[in-house]
Amino acid sequence: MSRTETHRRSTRSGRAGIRDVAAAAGVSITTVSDALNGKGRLPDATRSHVREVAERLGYRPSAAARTLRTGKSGLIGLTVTTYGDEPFTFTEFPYFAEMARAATSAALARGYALVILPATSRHDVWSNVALDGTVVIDPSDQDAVVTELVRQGLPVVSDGRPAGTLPVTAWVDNDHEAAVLGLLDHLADAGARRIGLLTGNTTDTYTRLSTDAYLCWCERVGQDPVYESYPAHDPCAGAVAADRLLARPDRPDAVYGLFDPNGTDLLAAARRYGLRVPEDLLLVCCSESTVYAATEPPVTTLSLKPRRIGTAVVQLLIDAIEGVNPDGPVEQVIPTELIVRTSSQRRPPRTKVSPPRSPSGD
Amino acid sequence: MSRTETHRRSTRSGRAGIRDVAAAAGVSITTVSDALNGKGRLPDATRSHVREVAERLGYRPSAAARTLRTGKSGLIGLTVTTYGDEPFTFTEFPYFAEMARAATSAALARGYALVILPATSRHDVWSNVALDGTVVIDPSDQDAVVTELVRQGLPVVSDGRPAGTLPVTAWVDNDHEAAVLGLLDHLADAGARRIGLLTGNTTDTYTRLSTDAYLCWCERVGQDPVYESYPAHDPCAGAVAADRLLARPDRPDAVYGLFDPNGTDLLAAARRYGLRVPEDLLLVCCSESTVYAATEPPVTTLSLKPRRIGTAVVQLLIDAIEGVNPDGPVEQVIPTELIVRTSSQRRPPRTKVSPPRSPSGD
DNA sequence: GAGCCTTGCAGAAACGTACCTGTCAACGCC
DNA sequence: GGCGTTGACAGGTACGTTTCTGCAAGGCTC
Repeated sequence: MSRTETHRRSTRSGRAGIRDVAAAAGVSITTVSDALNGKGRLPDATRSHVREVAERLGYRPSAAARTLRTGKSGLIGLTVTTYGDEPFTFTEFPYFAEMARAATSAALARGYALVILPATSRHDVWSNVALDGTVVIDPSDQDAVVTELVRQGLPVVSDGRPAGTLPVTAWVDNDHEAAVLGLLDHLADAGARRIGLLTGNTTDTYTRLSTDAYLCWCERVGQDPVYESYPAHDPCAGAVAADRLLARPDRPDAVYGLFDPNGTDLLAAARRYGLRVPEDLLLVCCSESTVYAATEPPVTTLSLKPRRIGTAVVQLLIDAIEGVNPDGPVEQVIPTELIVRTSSQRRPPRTKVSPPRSPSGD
Repeated sequence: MSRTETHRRSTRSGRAGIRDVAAAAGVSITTVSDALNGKGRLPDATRSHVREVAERLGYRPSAAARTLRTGKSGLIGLTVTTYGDEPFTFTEFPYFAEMARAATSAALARGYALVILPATSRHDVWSNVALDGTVVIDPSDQDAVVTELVRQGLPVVSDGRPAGTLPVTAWVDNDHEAAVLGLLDHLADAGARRIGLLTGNTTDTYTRLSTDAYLCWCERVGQDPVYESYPAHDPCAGAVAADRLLARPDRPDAVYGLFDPNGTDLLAAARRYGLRVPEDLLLVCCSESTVYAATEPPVTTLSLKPRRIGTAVVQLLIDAIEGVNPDGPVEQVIPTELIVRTSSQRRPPRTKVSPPRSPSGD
């Protein structure tokens, strides 16, 4: 052993390698690998002996070497498309945060970890990490990141149905159209005569589908659409737009806010105009935040169930990575939940003269 | 080339490797590596030729192989200590979310990516990913994760000063004592006679330091401490505790809420008891949420500046990874910011008979 | 006892990169 | 013309695993 030093000692790199364990246990490298990974045909005595020696040496297998050899890293990319300057907005809305949390938990349960990556397609950052697959939240129309990843043969699962011909492996989404229609019906049932919409001017699928559903509903019931949109990346613009909406001559008597902070903004705007909620103004907001349970009054919210979505996305992705035939379809629709609170309920209906959906001029 | 097939063609693994680029460009592997990494002594002609061929083949270097060879993965772990069952709570409070976002951005700017990992010390998940270092949010007293990582020789930087003898490489924190004292003074200046505290019963350093500062302040001004604590992992417990606090016989005329959702809970509780804010009850809450700007009334908040903390933590960690001598100290204190809103201001002070800090029995 | 299967393990070839150590030509210089 | 120098590249090894293949010994059947 003192000859050509063909067996490197652990003194070299500091950390003990599989060779050191093999030498210390008096077995071959193969045996160590098999013993620790539960493979091969080894008697329990050898297996436990090797494990004990490995434990004693504090052996930790090199993730890089394993990844290189097996081609699997156990890492999943997580990306959310952004619109502003900041590379990451995944904390902007509780929706993203909750979804990311659920995804992380689900991945962990199956032995994977999540890597947060920017939505830009800069090779230098994306190719610097060995990914087994990627979760993309709200991919844009011709998402460069998705295209690149798919070209590399990596599975990509998106939160939000892909627009156009985006070649994702699978996707999960809500039925936004049904959610909006149901919610508008709910407001109409509560006595709303003219329902307004507050929305960001982003071009993502969620916004488009929801807005379309609103317009469609308006046409069906014969109401003129009354909505305000604002640049979603500007944190102050929402409050301004809420003000604008309530200042209109054709002021709505009910409003649906498409984005998370719209609820508090609308509440504040209503106070400024002396409008009582829900007596003068019915309110519903799409949000995952719990603050709406404690506002004055509590605000009805539409939950998109980000936890279920995050979990589903990761399950589909890992199934694709591991080649498991998904038992369900690769397109999964998660139901939404309308959490009805005071802001959308009128105890004594103000008017019962006509069914709420009938067009009645003013 | 048809002999022993010693040059594997790219048809093998699907993706083009550095060998394929070398063959296509008619140069050696070394030359390709040098050309792409900007090393070696190569004429610009060769360099650009190699780059062009690599681009044409869609060559992406294998992150796993590079990591194995260089020992650097460009990955940074991110962990937040949790108390409940869920493995991840990083989205629970806007603080964590904002901090994580800032950390991710800062890491990206220096060519690193963040991996979200659980605070459990299960080897199988931690050793499955090659990390260059780790950010730990709120490490516990004898944090097993930190100990293990340091034992492996990895740099660890914590958000929150380490308790006991925890061997972190560096840490970043606020001066919680100064923040609480300043805020209590602010409330006293606004006319508070008896300031209460609402807090979770967690054992982390933030809670302990803040509570200690509160008790210390009480002693200094001669006020009996009046506080309620509740299990922080229970999402409903906060509202109950807020109710309890305002139902006490020695009801405070000002309250500081240590955790993020306390503000809305206290506001709701005050409404239930018919207390006007700020006339009957002054309110301050430690929070990063923007909803407090639009509540009725707007609530004064203490911001811990999570963005600055997240950025600082990552800078310190990457400095340690790259062996840069940090120009600043390895212990960095970030100032807090008190965002004063209506809830802690009394326009016409109700009483001016005695200086606010004087002990006055009842 | 020859063939065959099973058990228990060892050898060695990859995985794809980075980098150290040459080699070879050209060049200037005395 | 010998010699150091420099530019421009090629060869080969190592990073630490996993896993395919091989091989010897023992037990079984006929």
